[in-house]
Amino acid sequence: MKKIAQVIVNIPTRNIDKAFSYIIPDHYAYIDIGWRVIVPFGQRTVEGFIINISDISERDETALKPITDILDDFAWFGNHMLKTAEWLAEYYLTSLAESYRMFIPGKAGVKTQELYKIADSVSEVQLAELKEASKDNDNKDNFKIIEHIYKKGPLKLSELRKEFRHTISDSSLEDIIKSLLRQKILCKHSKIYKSGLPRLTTVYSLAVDAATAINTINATSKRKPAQLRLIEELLKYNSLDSSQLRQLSITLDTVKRLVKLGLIHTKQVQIIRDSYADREFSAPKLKPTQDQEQVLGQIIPAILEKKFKSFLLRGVTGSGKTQVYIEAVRTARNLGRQAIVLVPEIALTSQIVSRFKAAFNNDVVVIHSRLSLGERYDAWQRLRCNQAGIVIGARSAIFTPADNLGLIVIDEEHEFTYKQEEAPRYHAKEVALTRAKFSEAVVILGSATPSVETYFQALQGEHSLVCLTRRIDSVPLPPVTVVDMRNELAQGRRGVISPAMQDMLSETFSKGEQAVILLNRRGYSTFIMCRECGHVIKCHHCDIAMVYHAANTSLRCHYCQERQAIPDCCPVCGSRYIRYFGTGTQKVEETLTQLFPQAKIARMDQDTTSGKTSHEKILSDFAKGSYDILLGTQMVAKGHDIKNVTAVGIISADTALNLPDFRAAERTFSLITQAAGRAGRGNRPGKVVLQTYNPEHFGILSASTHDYETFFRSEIKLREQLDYPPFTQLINICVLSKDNTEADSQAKAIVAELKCTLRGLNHTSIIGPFPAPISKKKDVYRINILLKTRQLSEVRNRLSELKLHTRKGIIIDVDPLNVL
DNA sequence: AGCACGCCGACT
DNA sequence: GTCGGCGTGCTC
Repeated sequence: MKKIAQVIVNIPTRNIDKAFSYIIPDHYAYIDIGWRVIVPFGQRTVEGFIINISDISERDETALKPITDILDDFAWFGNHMLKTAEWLAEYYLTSLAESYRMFIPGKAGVKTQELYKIADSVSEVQLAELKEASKDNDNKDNFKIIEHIYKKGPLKLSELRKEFRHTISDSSLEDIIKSLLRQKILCKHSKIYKSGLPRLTTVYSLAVDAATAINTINATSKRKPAQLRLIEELLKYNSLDSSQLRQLSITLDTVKRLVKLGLIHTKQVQIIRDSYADREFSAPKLKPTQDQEQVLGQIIPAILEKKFKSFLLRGVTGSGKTQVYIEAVRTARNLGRQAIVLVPEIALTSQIVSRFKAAFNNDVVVIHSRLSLGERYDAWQRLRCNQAGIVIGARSAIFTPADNLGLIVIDEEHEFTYKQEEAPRYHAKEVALTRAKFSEAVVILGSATPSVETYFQALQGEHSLVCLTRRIDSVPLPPVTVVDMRNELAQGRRGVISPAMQDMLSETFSKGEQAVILLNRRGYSTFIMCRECGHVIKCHHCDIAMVYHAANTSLRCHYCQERQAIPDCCPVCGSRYIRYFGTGTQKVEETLTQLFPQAKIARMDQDTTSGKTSHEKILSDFAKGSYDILLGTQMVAKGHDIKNVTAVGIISADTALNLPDFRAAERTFSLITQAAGRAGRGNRPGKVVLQTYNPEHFGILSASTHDYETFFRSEIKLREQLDYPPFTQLINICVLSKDNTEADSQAKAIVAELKCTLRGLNHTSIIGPFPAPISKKKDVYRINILLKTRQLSEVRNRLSELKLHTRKGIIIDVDPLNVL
């Protein structure tokens, strides 16, 4: 009896949001839920994922198309992966295809190639007629193309372009092809092939024993030195692949002759593509400290139990959270279960990677954005087939197809990079918790400064709270000196670097130690303003001030990368008094060079880290002592553990404090704490100087005393008063349009719809519409509508019925992290 | 997303 | 009268 498969077609569109039914043909009767298949869809052939199987009815037999092919020879999606994908689509209001697709490498498992061929209906006679017609006609080109395709068979557009590049222009070639398609002389023929297939290589080995082989070769009349040498090498190495043969300078021809004689076996073996495989990793193997043992004493039994449980591991900076992760992972691996370790950004956390590689060698697979599709496919396949058991990667690694998941670690749980800012707008922590529930795994959320939401959940008992309160070897946290920049100004000191910070730096250098300086702004000056009329120079395409970059003396927009020349006078009032305001990393670099001419400065921000490994290069050079100062944006505050860093300077702690975002205080607190935590991780005490215009702000105060608890208590009160998360949940609906008034009217219409749909729901409010804080980005106007609710699932259900997410020009962000 | 179907303006 | 614009709707 034939079966019907419910298939999600992998097409990147928001308005198909359901499964389609296909007949499973007899020769694929064995395929099941979770398999990736190829199906006909409209005129095309696309990839699909089977999410259900049911019995056939008589009506189906004729109405449905059959599955054409399969992509793998196993079910790609395990059961809990399917459930997680389903949850993802529902929770974040995205299409099913978009959601399931997260679990495959790349966007699609198949690629299509459009070829042009002569339509089947065109006969020889017709061709002859066309040839005749082209003689006295001025469209000779048409026939030239037809003739060429007739001779060569189906061709790609690019091949046709190449052939006629001297005689027919590209645009007229396309026009001719269009018209031939219309006349049904040509037709499209799409070739579909699977992408991301395993790469195979042929391996050769002896098929008979050595004596037989040598005798057989010698039995032929002539001397065969090359063949004999091949046998010799095969005896030595057992088997050889083509690259080894090349190294031994044995030609493929020699091998083929022996294969023909039946003396050598060939075998296809998969090779793992990994351009990073031969990098060396070294890290000390450490024994857990007493504190770590105590924490592990709570985590390990949970892992052994093979039941879902989540932990919040709050450990001060430098307390050795990584060691806890390693031991927890070891426990899961000993049970034969797999582990996913998420880090905020793989480039900034090479130290964690080294530690894991040193502890687990090839059992670790590192996923990062630089991997090619093939490499990613192989990495995932190794986990899929249980050849490796540990994956380390940034947020998307949460979708690794590990079927036997026992542990998920999220390091620096509070980091905003765990939220994806494009569809599906998921938060890796939510996905991790859901995935872990479905697969009965343990989750460890680690941070020195947990997000307010997570800590609140832990206090409510949703996560078990475990703490590391002391740094390794009980090194004290560095004392923080707060410099009130208003006082500095009052005393006539207008420099970017206060005397206190200057003193700290010179003392540090005199001892041969290193400093990290954090400034949350790149560029030279952050904005340019006319002193007479107050006009600020903004980007033409975005509603944001242009930033002056000294390197190429131009103004740049940090949102769309557009450049502008620096005007001589104000474009509004014509005044020549225009001034640069604010301070960026470039300006600080300049100031530091003046103050400390002998100091070597490494600047690390988006402008200096464009290359692939430039992050790591700068960090490792700094760690080696090639620089005295590491100056940069927030990326200098994270992850690294360099013993010789004893001083940390925070130039302006409040830049993030004044953003129109209810999480501004939290961001500021955690950034300062993380930055301060870079100081004094070795055996020498550290020191921090913090410059601010808001020294009395509770976020700054508690950060300066490394006091998370106090910060949390103040912040949670504010959140409760203002009814913000974690007391409510938010959904942001952003209306996009190139036309401002259109965006406005659409937003108003949506608010009206929402009011109607959400009528009668308690603890639910609609805020807005209001222009997004950055109201224009790349020429697109953005208007926000914010929903605040204590009944997220009900609101989500009703939104889902409205089908808002299938409309174009609307972005729905569930649990948004910023509404900028 | 593609691609067909379908309804209105500018041309041989 | 036709060709061709792209607005709407469907794809098992």
